[in-house]
Amino acid sequence: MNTPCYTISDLAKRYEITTRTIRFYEEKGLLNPKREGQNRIYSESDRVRLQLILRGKRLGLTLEESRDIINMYMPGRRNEEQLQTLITTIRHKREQLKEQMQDLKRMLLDLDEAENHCLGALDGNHKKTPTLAEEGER
Amino acid sequence: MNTPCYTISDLAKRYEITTRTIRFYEEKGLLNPKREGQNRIYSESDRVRLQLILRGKRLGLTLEESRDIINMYMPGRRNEEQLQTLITTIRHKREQLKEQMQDLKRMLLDLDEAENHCLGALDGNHKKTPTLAEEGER
DNA sequence: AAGCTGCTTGACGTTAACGTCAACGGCACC
DNA sequence: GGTGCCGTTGACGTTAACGTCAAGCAGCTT
Repeated sequence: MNTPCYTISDLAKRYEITTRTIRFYEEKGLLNPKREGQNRIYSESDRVRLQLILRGKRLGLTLEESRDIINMYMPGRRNEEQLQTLITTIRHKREQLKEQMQDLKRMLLDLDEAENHCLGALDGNHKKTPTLAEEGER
Repeated sequence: MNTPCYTISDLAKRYEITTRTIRFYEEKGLLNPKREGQNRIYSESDRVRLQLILRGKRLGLTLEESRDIINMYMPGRRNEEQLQTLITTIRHKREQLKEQMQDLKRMLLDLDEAENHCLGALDGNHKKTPTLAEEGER
């Protein structure tokens, strides 16, 4: 199979970020592309890594968290103990993400409610939509 | 109905943040509690607002975004035009959140895959689990 | 050879979201 | 009436995640 390659500005345009940002991620150890002389040259897997970083950002992860998660995806040679702790880390992260999913669903419900209030107010309808206010914990 | 009240450190303890943080949110216009002499006194609805801010943070929102969203929940008197643009804003935000939900689901799937790789590697099983790598856009 | 374009490495600036520290006010209580 | 304990308002410090120059090299085109 042929493996496509990218320059730094290829990726910058594709993901609508600056080259500075990409180099910054490299500084922080999230990427390390090959070099062609002086210039950076990005492989397909580098591109995927970058994509994962950006997804992490959209979810509010720090770069360090993203780096850790990406390293989970890309195992490399590990011994049994390392694999065990990795699995623990993965499961922990999954729990966090599930809580985040709950937050997201709640916020979507709140938006539904807010929209209904607006719509109700618009056609003078006062069908006593159940009020937000008293939420439980979290 | 009786309305419970809170001091600033009540809320700080409850949500495991510092009082400085709470005052900072006030500076930024996300809260404005009543005063009892010099001291801040938080109502139940202030507490809910704070809770919403923290949920926003967990989802990676900026304080400004949280403030905007909270203002969507708490309508106040508006005219028809304001209500219309508010509805538009709500719907837009909902789309964003749905995209975030997709990101979240994908990351959970990736974690599943990563865990399976680990488990496979642990009992020497090489059942050719489908590789991550080639993701589509986003 | 001159000029343009793209890439490189520094070095310093910036913003959001707080942390930290100082100096003060009011109270309970011993 | 001192001594903690909360609470207050500044003012300044800090960290993450970049932005913004500046200066320079490499290749190509005219």
